[in-house]
Amino acid sequence: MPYDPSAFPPFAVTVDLVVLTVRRHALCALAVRRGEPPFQGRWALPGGFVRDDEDLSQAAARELAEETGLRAHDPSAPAQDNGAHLEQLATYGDPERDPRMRVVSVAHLALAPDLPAPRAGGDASNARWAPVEELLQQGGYGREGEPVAPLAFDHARILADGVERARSKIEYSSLATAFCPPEFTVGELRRVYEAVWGVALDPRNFHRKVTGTPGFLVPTGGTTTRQGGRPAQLFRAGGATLLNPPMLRPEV
Amino acid sequence: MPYDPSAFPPFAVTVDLVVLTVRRHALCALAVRRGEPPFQGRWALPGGFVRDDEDLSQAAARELAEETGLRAHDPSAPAQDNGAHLEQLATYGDPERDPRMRVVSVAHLALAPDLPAPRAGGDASNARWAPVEELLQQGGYGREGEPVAPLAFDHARILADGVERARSKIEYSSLATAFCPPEFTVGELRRVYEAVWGVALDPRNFHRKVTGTPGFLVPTGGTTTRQGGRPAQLFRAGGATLLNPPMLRPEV
DNA sequence: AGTGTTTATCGTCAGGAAGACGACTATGAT
DNA sequence: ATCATAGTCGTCTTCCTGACGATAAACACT
Repeated sequence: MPYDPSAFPPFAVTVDLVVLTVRRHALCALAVRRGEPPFQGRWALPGGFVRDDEDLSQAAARELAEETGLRAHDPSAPAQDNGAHLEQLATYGDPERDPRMRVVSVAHLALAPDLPAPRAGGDASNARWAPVEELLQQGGYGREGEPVAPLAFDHARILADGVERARSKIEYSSLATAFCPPEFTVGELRRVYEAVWGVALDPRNFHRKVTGTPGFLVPTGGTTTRQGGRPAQLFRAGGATLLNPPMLRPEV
Repeated sequence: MPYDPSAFPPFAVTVDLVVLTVRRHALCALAVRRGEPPFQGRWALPGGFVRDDEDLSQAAARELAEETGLRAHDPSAPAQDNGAHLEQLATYGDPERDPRMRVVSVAHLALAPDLPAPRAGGDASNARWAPVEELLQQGGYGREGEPVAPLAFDHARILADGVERARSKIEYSSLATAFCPPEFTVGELRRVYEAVWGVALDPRNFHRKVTGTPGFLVPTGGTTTRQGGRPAQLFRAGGATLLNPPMLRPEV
């Protein structure tokens, strides 16, 4: 194939973000309301065009900062600095996915601790944290009984892929700590697993597992009683990124 | 961001293929020689532009067929039809990755049984199966002592990512059977794991593991003595795609 | 002060899976 | 006949998990 600029079709390239967090025991994703057609007024994943001089991960980090104020956590950075975990998820390029033109979207997955209200260009009503369950039930009804339109474009598919990635990745990595503040208790970490997987875990076995895995958790010395009950030890995420043997997700 | 065709920069979108197979106890990848600048004469991964009306996976399947004659294995197809396994790997979009223009490449990973010689536009000298170890040792020397130039573009990085994906994925899935012919023995499957991981596995424990995992292997009734020694039972890949518990990769 | 509730943490026990390795079987090669 | 090669079946120990009892330390009541 000789080099000929007219020999290939031009594409628009965007990044879309699946930003997940755990709020009130539920796995939630960031959704923004579309201000213009197509899908005007519908909820969608945050995202935008990749600029001319940007790498894909830079574009994703920029969009994440614009939508949430979060700094992306550079994978090569030393320790937890309250930045969000950010990784590439997958790329979606169906010719019909955007009715306006040919758009290829490189989806990224971000995991963040529970945050205050989101902001989308300063307008709070155009951005929200919604339980992924609610966003994924296409054409169903929300908690107040109001009808819920499915996400714009192929964003339901992207969100589902991102959720599945997060669910499987916390099995064999220490990624669940990305949902936690810099210091957290074993119980808080367990509630992250329970929210992401949607199951109940035995507190005693969970405690044995995470405290017994070298490099997973580092005690900070402090204790807290945030959750009521006996004070719990505080931990930071340890350096280990891979969990071996993995945390087992209970059968359905 | 209002819709304005001049508001976003145009990109070229390509697919690149990491095609892996196991030959003579070594994990090998398909490499093609570049016929024109940049990197003229250097080895590269096969790939090409995505067409205007094609999905990304269609483009990858088309390139795979053009380079190897393999049909891609439709994930929804019933059983092993000697087609190759094909899945999306990751997307690479560094602004500097192609000196000619802004190119975003959606890399795919293909796993195939051992094949006859490759063909690249009918010219055998411009395509070959090379051990991944050899392709990845940047600026080293090949088996005959000749100097080896690193792969073109960022293809060494892409190949490394593909190899790592394959290595980790055969742990918890039945994907290793994609390297095998339709009927194979337990020993042949073990040699696949050994080649991909670069380790020796205990034949007895391996046999117990794979034959004891329900749905992984289905005996066909036949036996063979391809490898010398006592005749071995022949198996097909069973319907199970997930291995639970996984096959454990030995420590380094 | 006592009682109940909540959460954290330690311990025990049985079952399952994996690593190490012995033993036996069925071929072809010498 | 003997050896080398590969496949297959067992055994034993060790590690990990799931199930669950028990204790500890806080708070909210009465």
